[in-house]
Amino acid sequence: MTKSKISIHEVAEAAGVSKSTVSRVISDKGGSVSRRSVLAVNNAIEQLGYKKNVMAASLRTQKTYMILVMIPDVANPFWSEIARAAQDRLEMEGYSVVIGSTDWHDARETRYFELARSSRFDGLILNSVTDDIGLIKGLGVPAVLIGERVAGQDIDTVGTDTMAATKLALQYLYEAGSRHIAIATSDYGGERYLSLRRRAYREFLETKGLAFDPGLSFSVRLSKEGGKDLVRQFLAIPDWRQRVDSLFCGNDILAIAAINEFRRLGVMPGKDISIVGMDDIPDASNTYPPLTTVRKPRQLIGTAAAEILLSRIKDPEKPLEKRLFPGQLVVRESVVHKGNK
Amino acid sequence: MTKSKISIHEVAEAAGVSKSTVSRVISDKGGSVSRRSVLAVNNAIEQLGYKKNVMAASLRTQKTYMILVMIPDVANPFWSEIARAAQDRLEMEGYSVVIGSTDWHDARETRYFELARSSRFDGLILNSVTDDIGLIKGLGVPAVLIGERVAGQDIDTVGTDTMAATKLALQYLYEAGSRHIAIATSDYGGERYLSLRRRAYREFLETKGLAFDPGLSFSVRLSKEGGKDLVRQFLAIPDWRQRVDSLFCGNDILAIAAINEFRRLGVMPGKDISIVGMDDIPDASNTYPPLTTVRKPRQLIGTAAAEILLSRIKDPEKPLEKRLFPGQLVVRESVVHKGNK
DNA sequence: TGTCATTTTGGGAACGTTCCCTCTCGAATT
DNA sequence: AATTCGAGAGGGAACGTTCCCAAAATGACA
Repeated sequence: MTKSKISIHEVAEAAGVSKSTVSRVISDKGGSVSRRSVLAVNNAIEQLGYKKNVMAASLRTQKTYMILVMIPDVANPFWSEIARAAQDRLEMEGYSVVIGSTDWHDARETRYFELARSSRFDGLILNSVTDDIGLIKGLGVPAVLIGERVAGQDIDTVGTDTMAATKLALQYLYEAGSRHIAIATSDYGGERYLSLRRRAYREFLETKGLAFDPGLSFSVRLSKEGGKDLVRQFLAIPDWRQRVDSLFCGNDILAIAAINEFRRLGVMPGKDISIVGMDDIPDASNTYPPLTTVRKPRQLIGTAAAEILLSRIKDPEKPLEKRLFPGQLVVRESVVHKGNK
Repeated sequence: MTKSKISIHEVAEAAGVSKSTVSRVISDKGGSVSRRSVLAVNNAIEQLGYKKNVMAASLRTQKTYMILVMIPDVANPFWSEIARAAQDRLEMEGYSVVIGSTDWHDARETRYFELARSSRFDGLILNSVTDDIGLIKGLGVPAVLIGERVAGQDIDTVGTDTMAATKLALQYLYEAGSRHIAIATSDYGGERYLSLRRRAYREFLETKGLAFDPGLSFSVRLSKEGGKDLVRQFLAIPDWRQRVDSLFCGNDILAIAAINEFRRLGVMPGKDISIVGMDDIPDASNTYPPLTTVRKPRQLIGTAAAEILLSRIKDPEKPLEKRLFPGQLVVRESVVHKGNK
């Protein structure tokens, strides 16, 4: 059996050279070594089935060539596509990427932080549940954050311009003739400040000279369950057909759940009520009716995160980088057009 | 600045003990050490902000406490939920889990294999694209396979009893009055053997004394695109309304795509045609109409995989384990009931 | 107070690499 | 023919732990 025992020493012996020479051959740093030696070493490696122990190498070099992408929910295409894009880019540079799914659990996040701290990864791309920047910086590992909640902070960041994206959606509803727009989103970060979506909503109403109706502002979790909740609350509005004609949802998961729940209860989205989501996840085109939404450029975000991380690894002292991408309206069929009614 | 330099030595010095004692304290192996020493060491650790270098420890102990879960598509809820279940179980035992997404690419898979081989992980749970068992065993890392394609092979495996699950679906269609059942699935592994779903289909027809019509057997990719393809081919069957009344799809992604495409083309699933899927992914309940399908017990599969891996790590010599779970019919609204017509 | 068992401690080797430094040897230059 | 040079090779320290073993401290008991 070719069991674990083969180290650089055995190879050196078999090839008739020193372990230093073997090291030169296998670590492609290219210290000068003769053709003869290279051949002999490669031969011995083949023969013995030698496999480099990366742990030992990492101990010496402090490089692992592994990157951790830590996201809240791998099952959400929004996150998994960002991860995939980042992975593509990072693998081009010789890094391997693994994904950590926190499932929105603090405990899991902590666990991954612990992992990251112990010098197992050369870098970190993450969307943090807790957003404790101090903690992240304390890890001693180059890190790039995804999402703009922490835009003001002292760390590399890439995300979408959520406020602009929100206004894009609202503007579309407005142009379709809607004047009583409801909003449903989560209130991340407690009451300390309004969520960006909500802030954009307020600003938008003001710009258009529309009144703000607190009864049309829903705070729910951005999940399937949140969608059911939302519809229940929504339909409980007295006289809702008079009072509200459209609904902006904080993300597509929520919007899709709402669409399905509305339909189940006999209210037809795209006909009785307008719904717009945000993200443009793949399922957005599978609903009935298909969901009009604002696409976030997942590909770009992932790639950008990877690139920023790479340059940060190369130069830890380089100036902070923050990149925000615009959203893009994707028109489908979940919005009523009043003009054409 | 508390920069990297703090090792076990510094701690030892600060605590006035030897590095051996420090080691005893931090590696919770519990060699006997006095209360006084424990206190002194913990104090010093706190003071200096010492953080254990796991690489070094791993080098010595050959344990990394990391597990790689390698799956083909992290965006497919089927896989991500298995991963999550496995993660839950493994974390209970002190392991950390990272996910590798191969996206069905051989190159990525190879990359992860390389990673696994270099003793970075204590174990591996995977669904392999290539199913090269020799390769996997050659990694020298305990591994558990997911899926039953390789059931005959020399490696721990857990999966669903796909043939039984398929028959469950077919039986349901049969009971609903369907006598002309089409099947659409992928033909993994070339022509060497029929896919399990297809084999179950043939057996089922035989049992019921139904004729096999090659024109009702579709080979497509189990993806959204595959679904569009499928519907195109399906509707091209001359006189299809006479010739076929139901369609079994190899997985839910395919079935959902087919539902949407059928509806788009004016054929109403659950009314003009029966459709049954397989997996029961979350979106199966979001389609219009909601999809009747056979649920695969993702939770159980993930947990079982984790447990088998754990015991394999503990005892590399223990006998091979293979576990197959039954599927479960989930009735929704995508099947026509001929009796009640 | 001495003996013995038991707990606690420390020194050093080991894990498998990389890296620094020195040394050799043959070729090129003078 | 003597000197210089550079490519190639080897020896050993270092990375930061754990583990083995022997030594020292403690305490129980006679």
